[in-house]
Amino acid sequence: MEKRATIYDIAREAGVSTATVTRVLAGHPSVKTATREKVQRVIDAHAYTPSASARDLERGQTKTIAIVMPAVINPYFTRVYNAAYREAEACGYYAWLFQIEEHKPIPRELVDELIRRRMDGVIFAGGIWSTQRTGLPEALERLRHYMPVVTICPPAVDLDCICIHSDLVACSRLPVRHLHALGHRRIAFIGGSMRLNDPSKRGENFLEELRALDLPDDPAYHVDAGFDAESGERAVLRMLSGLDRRRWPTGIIAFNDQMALGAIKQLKQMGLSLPSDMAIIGCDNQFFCPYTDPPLTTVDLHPEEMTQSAVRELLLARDNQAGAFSLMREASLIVRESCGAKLGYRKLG
Amino acid sequence: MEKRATIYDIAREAGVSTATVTRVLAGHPSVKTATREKVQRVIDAHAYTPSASARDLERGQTKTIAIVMPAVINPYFTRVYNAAYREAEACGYYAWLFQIEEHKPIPRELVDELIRRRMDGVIFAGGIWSTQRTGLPEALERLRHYMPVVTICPPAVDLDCICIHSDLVACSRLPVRHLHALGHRRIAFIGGSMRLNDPSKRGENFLEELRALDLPDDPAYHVDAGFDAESGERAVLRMLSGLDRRRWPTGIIAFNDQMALGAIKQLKQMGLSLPSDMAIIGCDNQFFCPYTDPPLTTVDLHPEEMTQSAVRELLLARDNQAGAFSLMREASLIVRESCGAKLGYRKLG
DNA sequence: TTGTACGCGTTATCAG
DNA sequence: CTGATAACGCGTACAA
Repeated sequence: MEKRATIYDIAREAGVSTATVTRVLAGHPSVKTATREKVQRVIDAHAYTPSASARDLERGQTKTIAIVMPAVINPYFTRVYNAAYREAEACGYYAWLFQIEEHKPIPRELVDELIRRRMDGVIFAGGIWSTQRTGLPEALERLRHYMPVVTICPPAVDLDCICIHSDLVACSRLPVRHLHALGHRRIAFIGGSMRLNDPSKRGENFLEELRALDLPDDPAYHVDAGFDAESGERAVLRMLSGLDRRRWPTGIIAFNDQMALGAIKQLKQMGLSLPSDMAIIGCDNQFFCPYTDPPLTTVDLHPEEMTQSAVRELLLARDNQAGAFSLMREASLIVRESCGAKLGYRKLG
Repeated sequence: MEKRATIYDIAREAGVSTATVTRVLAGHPSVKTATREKVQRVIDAHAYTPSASARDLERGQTKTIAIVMPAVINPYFTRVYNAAYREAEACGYYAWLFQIEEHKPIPRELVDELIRRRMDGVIFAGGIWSTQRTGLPEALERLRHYMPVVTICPPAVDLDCICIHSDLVACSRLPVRHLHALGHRRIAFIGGSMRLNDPSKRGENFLEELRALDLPDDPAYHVDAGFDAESGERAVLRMLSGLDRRRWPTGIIAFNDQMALGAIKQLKQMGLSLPSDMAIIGCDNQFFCPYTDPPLTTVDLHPEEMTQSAVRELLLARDNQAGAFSLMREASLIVRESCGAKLGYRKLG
């Protein structure tokens, strides 16, 4: 932790002015080769590395974008950050992850920090829309005065910022249709919130889809729950134990793969064999999906691509002063064996 | 993106000097109440937020620590970052995640960036020790001139920095003894590298343990592999298909839980039933362990606690100028059902 | 091709 | 209690 050399030290020792050092650092062509080499030698000798604070202060930008996400174990977030980091790097920026707690208001302190740090942009992603998350519009509005804002989430609320989101209708339609095509008629949905103020509207869309197919939308087939495996376990237990066996659904769609994981465990514990007694579909196409037993059919929302777009649009917005708009990414059904599709099962009743 | 107000603007508009504005901002007591209120009003009116670049430049510190880790999907890293972020925040710092590629040299550019950004410290974690990762000692050495460095990894190489690590001997001993106590005699290990230059020495320690127990350390029971589920699948296939059925191991220890995931799939695909035909133990106690079939017995290395210590020691080292030392965290065996322990199985052969 | 001098936005030190 | 003013380290006009 010795005293770091400054540009003055380098200039003095090389017998030039600081301006020349800057030029050498920037690879500016108009420096005599002899001078350049002399300066470079001194730079190397001290392993001189210019201060970003000073540079940022002078330039008025930090070449850094912030990613704000709930601090959860869900690998989905890891994927988003990875993608953001890579894409930012490819564009000459750095990405910085800031974490918020689930279902809590956006901390005023965090917003202040993003502004203090003079981030060149900020991406909000993940379950930022929970109804308990008060103050989000205000936070984004405040931030927008200082930097472009992009969200990766359902465009439920009018936020006057760029919004990248999945095709959530397809996200419900795909699995429902898949089960329907395989002959399933009693289909259940577990997870997330079925209440109307769930901004992802997964529950609503699910019901919509059932009606479009003339399937029963029995309220007993919809269980509100959390987002983790344990919630999946509990949701299945609650649903099935409250239902006469003859009215059991033959297929379950889970809010995400973690919930499906819990559901599978609970179903097996109840003596069902999968997929013959019960089909199940998750969402997110997590790394463990091929390794559940049976391998889990799921929906891929392509978070990496959405994130990549988010970073690009963010950086573009810096220059273009573009207004608010939204971009939708299609979803894909990844068929494995948890619905029997690959095994040739076909429900008939 | 309007022009941001500076401390000059606030001072001028409030009719005071910048020094007074600073004092108000810092909550300094020696400001007349009337003045304070007047200044505060102007601050609020502009939503004035001081620039971190300027503050950092002046103070000579950033109140930020860096975490450098491989960019992998392994949830282990998420847990480390979460823990680091929280602990840093609790200490009045921010944490910033920088990603490196697996099995590649530490990029010179990254080291430069950490120095440029004047990080107040840096933590290296994860699989940073792979033998292909050249230049690590040099990178750390260079960084050490500018900031304290802590690594969370095996203390294999003399690095002259603080090193937090797991009890890797126990990490091999625990699962081997567990299987041994359950009657297993032919025990295999898959994953990581069995070569001597694997700094985690998991392979070596495994062999050591077998010998201590007078168990056969047949080379066929040791399969080098990667670190993901697919590697686990392949490793099992390779091992068993090369072995006469009578010589098959009765228990497998995997380098981590992801590999165990793959191993379980492969074993089932070969028609074995678990845990009666084969016991299996993972490592890391990931969120999915209770949800494999059967639930996976594993080793918990307590990464959150190690990370917490890492952050604390890092911050302490800033003040104390403390020399290099290392801290070891004990490991714990988490017994579930993948070895039959809870089901009362007991191998006798 | 190179050097001088100022501004970037803060905090800290000293006077007053 | 408050105000000048000097750093902090770097880029960049502008001048030479």
